[in-house]
Amino acid sequence: MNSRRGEFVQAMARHGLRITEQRKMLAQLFAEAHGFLSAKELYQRMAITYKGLSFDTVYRNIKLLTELGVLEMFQFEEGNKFRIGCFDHRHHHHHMICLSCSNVYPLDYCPMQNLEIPESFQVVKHSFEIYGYCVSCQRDEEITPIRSMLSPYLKEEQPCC
Amino acid sequence: MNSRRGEFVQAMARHGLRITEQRKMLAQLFAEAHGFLSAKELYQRMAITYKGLSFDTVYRNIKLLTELGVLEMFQFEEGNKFRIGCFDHRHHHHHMICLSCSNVYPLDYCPMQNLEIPESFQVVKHSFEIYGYCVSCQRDEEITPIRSMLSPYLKEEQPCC
DNA sequence: ATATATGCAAAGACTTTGCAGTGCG
DNA sequence: CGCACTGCAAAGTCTTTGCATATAT
Repeated sequence: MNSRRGEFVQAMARHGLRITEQRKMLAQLFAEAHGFLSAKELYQRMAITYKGLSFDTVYRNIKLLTELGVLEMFQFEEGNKFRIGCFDHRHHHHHMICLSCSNVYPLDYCPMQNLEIPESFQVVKHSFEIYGYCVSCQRDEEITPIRSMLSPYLKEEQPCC
Repeated sequence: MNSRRGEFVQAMARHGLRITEQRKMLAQLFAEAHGFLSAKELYQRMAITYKGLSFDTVYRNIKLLTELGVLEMFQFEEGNKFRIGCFDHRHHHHHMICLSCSNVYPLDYCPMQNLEIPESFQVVKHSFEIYGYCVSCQRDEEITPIRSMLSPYLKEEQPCC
């Protein structure tokens, strides 16, 4: 997974950002991360190898990288989390998010395609996310009440981007 | 719209809550509100008529009422906002939310209906929201890029619940 | 009467900001 | 070498908590 790290560094360079030690570490962490990372998690992991790291550096960077589109922010109930963005890379799609490992799986289906022209409402954006448990985190306790129908839109169950 | 206030008060009573001055005011504000209200907005409006109101009373109540299902919380980019819940009342549905006035319109369409059984992913919940501008808030500047198709799922454009 | 709700004050979590010094390009 | 980036410290925002008092039932 070192190519992801490289892509991340290149993306930062492309935006004219300086490649500092702290940013290299961010790239490393996001490259090897499977799911989302919170600011706190990032700080804690970076602080292990980098003594004297400050919290605001992490915040400033993830905020900047999110604005540039290198990172993608997601609002969980527990707070904001981040991952490598997958906006431009491929076509428009949505996500299935594992509530346990926070892995993200792509879903090649957009609910907006099935809907008809609204005269009344001027659509700007939309959100569609499915939450549950992926194969490895499957739990017996909670059986899915809604038997939803996803298979044709799932390539194979592999983490997104 | 005083029936909404009455329903709200009754809902609180049904849950065994005491009907205090502060809670009556909350009922009033939510009854006459068109869109979502933030904790701050609630506090400010309540503080006008009720001197000596404390912030934590508002927080404690909206948190409690959200847990009881009387209120519904929504995560906006600007922060959490609340409105009278519309869970049990009617059937499952989704929302179109006006980015300007934060009015909410019901959408009788659920993207989960079109999807097929996933062996792999155990669905627990899902989210689907459309953001834009309602008729009264329509803006010329931003023309909707995606010409989405909503009309058959819109009863008429009237605020939800 | 008594358990619940409130006000006050304080703390806690998360995020942002100003400034002086460091280091990338 | 200059400008962008960092660390430090402080403040700002939103939310929660403990405790004594007030109040709904």
